[in-house]
Amino acid sequence: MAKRANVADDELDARKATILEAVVTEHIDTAQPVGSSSVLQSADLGVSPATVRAEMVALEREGYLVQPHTSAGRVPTDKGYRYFVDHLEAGVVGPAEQEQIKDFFKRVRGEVEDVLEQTSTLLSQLTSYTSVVVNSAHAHATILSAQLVNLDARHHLLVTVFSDGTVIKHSVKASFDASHLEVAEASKQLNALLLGTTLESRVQVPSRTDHVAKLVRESVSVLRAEQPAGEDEQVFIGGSSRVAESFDGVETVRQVLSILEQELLVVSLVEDILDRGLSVAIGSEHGYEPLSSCAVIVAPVAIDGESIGVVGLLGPTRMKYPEALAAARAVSHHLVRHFGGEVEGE
Amino acid sequence: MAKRANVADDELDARKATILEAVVTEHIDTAQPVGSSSVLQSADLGVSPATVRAEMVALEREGYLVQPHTSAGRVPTDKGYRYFVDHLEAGVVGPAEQEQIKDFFKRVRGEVEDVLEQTSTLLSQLTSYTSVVVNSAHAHATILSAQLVNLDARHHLLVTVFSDGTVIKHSVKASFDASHLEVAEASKQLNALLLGTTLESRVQVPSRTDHVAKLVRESVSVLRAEQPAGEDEQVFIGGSSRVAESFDGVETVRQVLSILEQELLVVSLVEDILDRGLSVAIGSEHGYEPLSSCAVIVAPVAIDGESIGVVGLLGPTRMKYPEALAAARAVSHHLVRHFGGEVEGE
DNA sequence: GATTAGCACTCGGTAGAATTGAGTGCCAAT
DNA sequence: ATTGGCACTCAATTCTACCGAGTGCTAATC
Repeated sequence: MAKRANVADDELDARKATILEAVVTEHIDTAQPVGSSSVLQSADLGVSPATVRAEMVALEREGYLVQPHTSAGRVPTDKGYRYFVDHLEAGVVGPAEQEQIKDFFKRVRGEVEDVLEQTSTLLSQLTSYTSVVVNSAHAHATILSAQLVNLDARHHLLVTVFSDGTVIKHSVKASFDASHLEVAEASKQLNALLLGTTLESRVQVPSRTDHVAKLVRESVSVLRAEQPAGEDEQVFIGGSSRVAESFDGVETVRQVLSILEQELLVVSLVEDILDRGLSVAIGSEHGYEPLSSCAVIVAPVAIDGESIGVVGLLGPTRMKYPEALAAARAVSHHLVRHFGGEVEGE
Repeated sequence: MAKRANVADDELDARKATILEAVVTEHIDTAQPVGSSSVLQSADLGVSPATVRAEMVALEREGYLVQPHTSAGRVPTDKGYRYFVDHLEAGVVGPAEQEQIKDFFKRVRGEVEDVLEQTSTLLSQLTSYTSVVVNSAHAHATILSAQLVNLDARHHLLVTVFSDGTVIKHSVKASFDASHLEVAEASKQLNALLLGTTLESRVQVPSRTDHVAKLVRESVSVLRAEQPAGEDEQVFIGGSSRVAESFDGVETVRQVLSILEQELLVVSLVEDILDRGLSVAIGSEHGYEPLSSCAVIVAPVAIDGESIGVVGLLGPTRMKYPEALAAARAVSHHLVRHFGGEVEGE
């Protein structure tokens, strides 16, 4: 609740900070502009409203607050929120939520994808915001198995299993009819060829021109084609209906939803925030104008310093930062335990 | 545009039908209650407003129309819409859309899942409604390959390839440490055991108690566990942001979105409509109250009488039925060609 | 010099009254 | 059976008044 003054270029004196904090908290709570008197109710500075007003004028001049119109209270700007979150003491998740999370991870079963999908729903329920869970690229995962299965004479399926448990399939179309035997042989060679390699490593493909070699070559090239776009991340979005609660303008809702539909965009948004070393991006801080009334919280999911994914939350700029941050972190933490524990220990 | 009178228990005389049709069309267009005069503008019966009013009173008594309040025009009831769609001549998709669809299917590449995902987006763009594409259960698909890959000593991955190109993975956890050789042997046995069977057929599992047999048994049982819930359908939802355009109440939007989040529910909704032999379900016709202001259009995707999926559209009850129906059917048709052609011919 | 009490002022929001007008229902005439 | 005519209804719109939360300013105070 109190804020620590770490030395930075622009730092507010204690009273201004308290006032700003009060305005932010109050506005998050009520969605209404906050006046000098309500500030005094929540934060007991031994001061008169007039003084608070003077301070608020200053805060407005410095860009932390705005007035929707003359004779209204103040509303935080993005900068105001930013100051607020930067000076936030680490929040904690309530005991009930704590319990819910534990319970969830105790009960949850099934494949990674299912777990993440459900995790996303959990996070959304915990916070009542829309949640995003990204399963990061497995670029460094090694190939445990590569198998070519033929569907019919010319259509085959390359099924690749990675060390992180991912399974990927690729259609391989041949320009000739291959016999079962040829496909089986190609499958065997592929497996030998790719075993232990990653998508990044170079492999020596046979240059012969027989059917088997052709199949092998075609398969490898299809597999390689994976790389370019950030296509290999999986995204799970939970509670998109929360968008309708978080924003009032129908048009805003539409825009936000429409962005959530583009998974690639969501991934890059979230990873961009992480890359910039942030845990929250407020309003215009992420580059997407349609999201200018949104805040995005991210928490990396990393095992041994290796990022395996991201969990995120998307809400209005006036979202409940302490709780949401805490929830995201807690869930991220449990994910690490869940998967870290599963792969190494147990 | 004109409606055919097929003999049914309740059938309207020509004039009532024309009036009803005019009201529906007009209201779909304007979202406003329709009065007697606007009816006369769009449908030129050689009659005075008073007569139309009298007819509308009758239509209201029979449950096809309602007045939002005295002294307002009429709005169609679900029954009104129902009559409208039942007497609809098959619509056609515009040439531009026709082109767009053709173009799409010419360009589209990649795995079934990707194609369906994109198809869903296409359909949504074509109609400006939210679209649903369901990839039906592959219960009868035979197993082409089953392979056990070990991740570590106790964790294995059962990768099953079906004749329809589906690949499914299952985690198999053992209570003992298995050697690579044992896993490889189990994999070989599994493949032999399951090859050519379906998820429904019974197989003879070994009753021995050695590691290999245990692995095989465990794997088979994990695979069998698939069956119960309708879990094995895949759902692709496109243009969920359209929901925000289609309904005005924020609460309605939230409810609809919240239903779309539950994929299982969407599947059963859509399949239920199909099972009842309908192509449109209006308002209360499908059992879900939260969707009472929605209409759902469905079109089966079937190859040789065998259903391989469903495409659907979800919009407000006052949706553009002719266009939407036509679009859904056209897309379904192209899907059949696309996959039918790919698997059998070519 | 900072603080504050006091006060005039602004302006969104609400409430009520008046008005409008689209659309009805009914009835007597055709 | 149809229709012109007419009185009536009621949501929506506009206008007015006004309230009150909240401000900014200034002159007095600590």
